[in-house]
Amino acid sequence: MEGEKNLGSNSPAAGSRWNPTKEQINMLENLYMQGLKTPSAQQIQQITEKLRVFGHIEGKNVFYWFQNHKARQRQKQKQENNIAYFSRFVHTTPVFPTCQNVVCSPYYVQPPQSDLGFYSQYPKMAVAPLQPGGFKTSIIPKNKDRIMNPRSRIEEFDVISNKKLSNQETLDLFPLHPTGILQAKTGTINSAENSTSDNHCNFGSHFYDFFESQ
Amino acid sequence: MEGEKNLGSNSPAAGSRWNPTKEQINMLENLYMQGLKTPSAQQIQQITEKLRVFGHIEGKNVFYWFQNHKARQRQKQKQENNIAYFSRFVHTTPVFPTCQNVVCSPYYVQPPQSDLGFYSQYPKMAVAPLQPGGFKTSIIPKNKDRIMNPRSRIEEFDVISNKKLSNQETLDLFPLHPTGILQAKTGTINSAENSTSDNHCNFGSHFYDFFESQ
DNA sequence: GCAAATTAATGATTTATTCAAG
DNA sequence: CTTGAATAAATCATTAATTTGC
Repeated sequence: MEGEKNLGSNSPAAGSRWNPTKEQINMLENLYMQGLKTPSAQQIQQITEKLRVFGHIEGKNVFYWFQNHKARQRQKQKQENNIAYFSRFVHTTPVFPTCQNVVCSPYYVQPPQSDLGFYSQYPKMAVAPLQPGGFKTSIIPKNKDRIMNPRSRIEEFDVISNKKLSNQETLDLFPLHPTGILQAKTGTINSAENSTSDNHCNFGSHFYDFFESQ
Repeated sequence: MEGEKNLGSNSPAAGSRWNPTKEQINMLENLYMQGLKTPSAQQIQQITEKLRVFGHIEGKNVFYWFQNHKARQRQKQKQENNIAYFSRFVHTTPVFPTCQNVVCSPYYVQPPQSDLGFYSQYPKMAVAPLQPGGFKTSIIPKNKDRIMNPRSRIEEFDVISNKKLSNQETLDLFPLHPTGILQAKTGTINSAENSTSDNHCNFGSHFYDFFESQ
């Protein structure tokens, strides 16, 4: 099964850039569609290790993937919103003609029990501004889509002050089942967490931690 | 004698943000002034460990410090450049012998220290609004200080075909002395002055690495 | 069919902006 | 107000698609 398709990404010291396999892309997209937009460092770690069975991959790849994917989904969305907006004048189509690629869950609803720990990132479907005023290039009034997101999570979980983030291990990153099985973590990964200091606190921050293993 | 400062940063689990000591700041600024603008992961590691003797510090602190310092130095510089630019019209040799009827010229050639307050409308020099990328409100034509190559130099030197100059290796970051002497760095960091070729070579991936120790 | 030449996608970096602690 | 921290936007750079002439 795993034999043939590793060509693209498995070149280890190939040098240049990561070339994700279909499976990797698939899983990443699934996670994204399930609401994971900005994974924490721990989450990235877990994802990375899960995806490694499909080929060479590093944490930074996962990190970048989410960054880029989020950004590009956003700009695509913006475009589509503009188009949708103008299309209203052409032929009156419903505001939500087809299921835009917004965020909404794909084909199947995920099993209720898993529900993916993380706060799914608000539905974000703020189409149709209806503002007769002056929009510039984007119809959407403000895409400050990060609004209350970033710091609030810190307070929510408050990782730094007392490493209570341990509860976070409930995030259950992989109820996902794209092709492979990859059952829940079963306490395998959690490599970095048990440590007392847990140092880095994942606090929204990604990367970094690493720098110092203390 | 250092009084209260040290405890500020030494508080390990204090929770919030890093509070650098004077020594730490000092050393960081020295490094910066010596030309180190964007340290690599390894460099950050080294710096961090060196600076730890003065108090609690993590790699991300060093990373952020350089990021912020570079950005804020840049914008300060930008301001100063604007001022310098205007000052050219105020005093010093006129580029245009006779005062054009356009803008300038109050009544007489102004005494050197008269400050002609507001920026009159200097030529404006076409701030190139096309690029969404940079340029905000600066006269300076954009110092893209990293300016690699507009796609053309590549062919010139043909770097791509083979890896990135991985020879980069480790530049011995620390001829620097904790006390602040920092004698010459022996041609590693090489002051970032002139010559575009200089520093941006140190990239070699910042942060990230860590995610996976591979 | 096939490579060279273009173009489109997208991985990887850097820069600008924002938020909030002190 | 200063500045550490974090994220988003812009940009660079490389790989995959694709076109094109043979």
